[in-house]
Amino acid sequence: MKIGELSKRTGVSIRSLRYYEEQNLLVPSRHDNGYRNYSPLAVEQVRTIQFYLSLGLSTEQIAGFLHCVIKNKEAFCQEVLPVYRQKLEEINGQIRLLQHIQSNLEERIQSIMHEQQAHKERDGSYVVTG
Amino acid sequence: MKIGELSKRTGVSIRSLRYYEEQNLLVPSRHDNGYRNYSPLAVEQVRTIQFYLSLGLSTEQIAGFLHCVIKNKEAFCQEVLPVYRQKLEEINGQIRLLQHIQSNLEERIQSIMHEQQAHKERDGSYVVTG
DNA sequence: ATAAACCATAACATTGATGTGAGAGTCAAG
DNA sequence: CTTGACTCTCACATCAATGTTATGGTTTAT
Repeated sequence: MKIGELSKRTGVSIRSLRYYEEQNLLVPSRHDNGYRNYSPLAVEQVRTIQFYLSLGLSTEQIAGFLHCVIKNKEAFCQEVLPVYRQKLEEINGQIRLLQHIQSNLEERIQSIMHEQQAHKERDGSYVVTG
Repeated sequence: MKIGELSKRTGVSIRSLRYYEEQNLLVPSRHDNGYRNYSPLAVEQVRTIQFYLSLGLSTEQIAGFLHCVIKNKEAFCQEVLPVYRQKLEEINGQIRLLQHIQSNLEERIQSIMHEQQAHKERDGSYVVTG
């Protein structure tokens, strides 16, 4: 099938499909006229690539084990586990950082609201509640 | 004080200080020779900017309320609270996404290890523990 | 006066997947 | 044969703060 059809079937843009080829994730054969010729299996392979991308893996990381995953069960690709573990560490670090920022922001918000409240009460303004 | 001294006192690179000026976060006066002339207060202002950046706010967002924060207490800058709340929403969304990826990864890792274990047991290989 | 240290502006590089557009070849239907 | 819908490659744009380098003026110390 040609690139347009694969794009429609998977929802992945033509631009991205060409990029996957450039990154050696999905290299189709070519028609005599130079058009890309994707096998029907490509649909599933694109979905696989999208799944790994959604885990935050880079195309380079994916390229490191995709050839194996396509042929075998994921569990028997030695390359996969360390990549997963490294990514998990990374994700955990990012979560910690975001949670740190999160509590900082919550603290600032609380602090502002308390100060505003105190200000109103000092001024004797009406406090509208409920 | 000149830019080099401010850079040393705050630990922020000269490049970044010039960028802050470009973004209207901290605009110093100039000496006759064109050199930037920072007031002593700039040290504290740079620290303030860095704090907001560490919360993940963009220079544009910071520029939106910094003029106010410098003059008043943060609590009385109307612009601050909505920016904080918006950023908090954003952070919460990012945390949720990362946690989703996190459990996905943990699931994949568990699945792989179970499959490998089952494989070993089927093959009667020695299982080295402890 | 000369060298070292400092300052200025300007512009390009980084990151990574994807958008976008130019210029040109191919193919099917009318 | 022409029009429209595909396709090709190449290359620049995006985001955002910061690094880096080039080129040249200024100040300070020797």
